[in-house]
Amino acid sequence: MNTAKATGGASEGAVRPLSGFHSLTAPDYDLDSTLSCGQAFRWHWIAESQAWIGVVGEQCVRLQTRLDRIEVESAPAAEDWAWLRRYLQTDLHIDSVLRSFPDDAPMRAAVSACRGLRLLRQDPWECLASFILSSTKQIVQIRRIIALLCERYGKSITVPAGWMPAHTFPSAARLAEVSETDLRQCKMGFRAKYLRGSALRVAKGDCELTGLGELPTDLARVELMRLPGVGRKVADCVLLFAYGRLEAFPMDVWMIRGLGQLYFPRRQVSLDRLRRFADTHFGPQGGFAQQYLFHYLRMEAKVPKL
DNA sequence: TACCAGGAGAGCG
DNA sequence: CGCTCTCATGGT
Repeated sequence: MNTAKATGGASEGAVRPLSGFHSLTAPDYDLDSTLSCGQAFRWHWIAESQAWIGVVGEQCVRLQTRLDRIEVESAPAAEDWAWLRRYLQTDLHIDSVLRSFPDDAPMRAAVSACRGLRLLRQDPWECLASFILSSTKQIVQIRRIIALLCERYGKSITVPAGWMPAHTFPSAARLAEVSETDLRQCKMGFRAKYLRGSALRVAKGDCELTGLGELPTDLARVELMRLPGVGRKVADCVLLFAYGRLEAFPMDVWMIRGLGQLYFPRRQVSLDRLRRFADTHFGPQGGFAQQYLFHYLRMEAKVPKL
């Protein structure tokens, strides 16, 4: 199971980095859509090896799709792999989710564009910080900001030879001790004040991210929105991508335009009305439908793949 | 050049 | 409450 092997070149007396291999059962799983759809910002597509490389917690992970499985190499080697199955949500059967979607033309088009897309289960702090940094930024820029942040303030991960240098996502406590000026050097602009403010409060225990998992969605949303830089949309992203609250339906510019275009082609609909439409129309797993629509809209717009 | 980007918050009437 | 403006920075 945890077949660890030494990788890396025959270099001078340095300790050889160990990586572990594993294989996950993942039927009807669209890894490409899942990792490129804009819910997580740290995955890189390596064309030469046809693989995705990213960081999950303290592990640097390389993923490849083979038939109905996902082949994994992880550094350092892992004892068990429950953390990765949880992150990728490979045990979730997508059929019942897809069946819960409304049977209309836009939804059918979205599902056929990325059938097998999963919602990840991300670390709450990383997800929260990432979406604080996302406001009025294009996804390519968000990725760049987060890469700089991790490079400068995350912990270095020892990886096999030939892999890109990898870093963990910096903790709230770590970022709380970074000045706003230094944060701005990561190209995040006015978001630096928000990120620092939220890091301070999370590090102080003023907002218990772990405890939010115990609260009903409405109360958890209220708590998240008490943090600086966290409004309704960012809170919903965190609820959906980190806490698995499938009823959360993030309303961003893509969805406002897309829902208007797809469902109300010839009249102007207010944001509040659009939100109520989404709540009733897409059902208790509306967040899943939202991500399918979001990815579908971005693909239609020919947004460059990562 | 002008406009926009997975928004939020403050300042208005 | 609902509207408008600003906030950095980079891409098209």
